[in-house]
Amino acid sequence: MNGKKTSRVTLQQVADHAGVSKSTASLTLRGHPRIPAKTREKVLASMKSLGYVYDRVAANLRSQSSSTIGLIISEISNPFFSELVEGVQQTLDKQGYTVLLGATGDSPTKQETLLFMMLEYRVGGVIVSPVSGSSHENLDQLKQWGIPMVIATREPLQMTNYDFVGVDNIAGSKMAVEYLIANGHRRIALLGGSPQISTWRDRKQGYLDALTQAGIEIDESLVMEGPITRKGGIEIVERILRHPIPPTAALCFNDVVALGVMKGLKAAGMQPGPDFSVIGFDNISESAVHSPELTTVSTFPDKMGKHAAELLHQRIVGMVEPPKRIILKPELVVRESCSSLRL
Amino acid sequence: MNGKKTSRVTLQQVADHAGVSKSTASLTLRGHPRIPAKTREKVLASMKSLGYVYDRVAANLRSQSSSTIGLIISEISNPFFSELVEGVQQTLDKQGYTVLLGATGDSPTKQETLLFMMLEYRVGGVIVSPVSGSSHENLDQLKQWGIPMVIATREPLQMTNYDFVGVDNIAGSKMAVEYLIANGHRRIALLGGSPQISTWRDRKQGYLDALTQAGIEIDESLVMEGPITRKGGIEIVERILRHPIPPTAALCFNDVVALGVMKGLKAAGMQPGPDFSVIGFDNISESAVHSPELTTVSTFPDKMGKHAAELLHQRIVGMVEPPKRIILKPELVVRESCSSLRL
DNA sequence: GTGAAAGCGCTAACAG
DNA sequence: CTGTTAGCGCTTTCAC
Repeated sequence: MNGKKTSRVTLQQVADHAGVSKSTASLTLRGHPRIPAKTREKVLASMKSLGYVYDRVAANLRSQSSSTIGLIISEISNPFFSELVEGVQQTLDKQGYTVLLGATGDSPTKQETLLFMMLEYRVGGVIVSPVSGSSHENLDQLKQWGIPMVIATREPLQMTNYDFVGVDNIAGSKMAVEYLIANGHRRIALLGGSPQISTWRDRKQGYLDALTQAGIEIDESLVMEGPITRKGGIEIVERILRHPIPPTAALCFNDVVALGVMKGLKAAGMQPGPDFSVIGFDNISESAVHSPELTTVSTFPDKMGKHAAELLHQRIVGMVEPPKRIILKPELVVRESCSSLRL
Repeated sequence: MNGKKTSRVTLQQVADHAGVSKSTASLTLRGHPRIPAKTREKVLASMKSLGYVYDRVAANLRSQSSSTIGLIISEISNPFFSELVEGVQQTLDKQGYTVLLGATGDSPTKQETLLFMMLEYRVGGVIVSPVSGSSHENLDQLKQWGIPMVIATREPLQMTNYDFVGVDNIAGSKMAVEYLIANGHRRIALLGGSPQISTWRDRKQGYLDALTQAGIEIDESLVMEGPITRKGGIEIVERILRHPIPPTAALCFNDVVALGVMKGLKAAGMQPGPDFSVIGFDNISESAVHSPELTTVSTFPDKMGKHAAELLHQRIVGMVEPPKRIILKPELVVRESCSSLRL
């Protein structure tokens, strides 16, 4: 698993070539103010002519610091996460960090392994979107080592002493359901996901709140759990149609499920929108181009990534303040997949 | 940009605690066969009780090796690339490497910066999907330092002395166009992309080959370049419709463009499939669930990632063989977005 | 301002 | 089999 040896130009060689000492060369390298222009140029010239490349690994070791950060998500090819990764990347990049990426595939064991590996790599901090239902033991371990960490998206139970970036899922699903109610729907389903996921619990809460507030009786049989995949969405349609008193609209756990649901509806000869209203969650870029276009709740994964990165940076440079929580305000994006209930 | 100092348990401390020397501890750590079980257990127990964490950075420095590899792509949130990343990740992961991810956003400067940064991090190797139109100078530099590198997806001009993983773009677009021809189409457009991209040139070649072979005269006005985005696809529809003798079908540079084109067609009141056949390229997962489902040419990004990772691994562990080229065979996936030309 | 020396945490020779 | 010694390439006191 290890790479082969490579011989590099060392700082010592640069120093020799420039006729100065290693320390002077080192200071020059990092732009120390007290190095006179003349010396600096000499060193810089030597560096260039020898083809010197800075060895960050050695530097980090010696200075006991780190310029890499770890990013742990569950799946890269899920658009929600890839947009999150992009947000993190772009922000951290500006700040001179490099990111070590890891994907858990939603396996707690894998998450543990990754966390540990990040530790071994001396990362300066970690951004993690915890696997569904992961306890805090796992994460606490990192904290114990003094590694700054910010949790993104999902929040394990009882984890108030971490920085957290998320979205107000309760408000988001509430506004979605309120919109459906305002359009005449009374029997509204909640599709996909499961209670292990913190965001699911919140979204269910918002769903219940909206219904209760509108004086609509809760029918638990309309809350249908299922895998968070397109396939899960497709399959759940059957259950909807088999229901003794079928719903006329649904809020889906996320866009991926919603896209599946729409596909399932079409397969059953129904038209998403006119025949059955569906709302998604996240507003992944695909939602806008799908047909019909998906009505959804924006959760701004890229912004979440950006905020997570900024928070982590602050923590790394030493703010010892209490944990911060950044909760983004979701937005309802109304598109074609919803319509008023025909009476 | 640097992380704060953390104090860790060192191998020395473990050794002291176990009553052995540093070297014995080190050997134990890595499962050296000649360490008796008794000593090993003692050391392992000490490691556990002190909470020792291996410092890969220090180890890599000392052994002049590396267990990280760099992965450079243009954009993470492009499904094609995120699937590629996933393939690389999963494979390299098994082999004990950790990946340093970088996104160029298709900027040559950024690519150069990233390549250089990877160097500074002492990566054991690099997988790169070069920015469109990048010359080889940039990449040659890495090679000069003896860093194994494999090129994925796109291949800069005259780069035969690198490992390369790609797909047979010529064959892919040829089979797509042949399919359209077999369905009665004669005026077939090629939409999106531009000549700087090696894959575009190849796809155009296949397009021309198929037409020529069928005895259809080439009409260069049907080759319409444009940005490789959904928006680019949407906008290109106007140009199609304004054409004096409009095409009846199109091969798009990739699925993203094709999705845009279909959207544009619908906006213009046309039904993709019956009114205008469209074929994409890549077969990103979205293509299968879109409606209408997109006919496309599979290029298997995840497999490309897997092969690239394996190739890189081989090169890192020291095969000094001549550069290998792995060219995957594309597959045409026929779905709803195509139909026979009504005569 | 610049150099000499020490050392980050680990591995690799070489003794014993 | 295990300990001793010497660095990997860099940063960091502390003298000069």
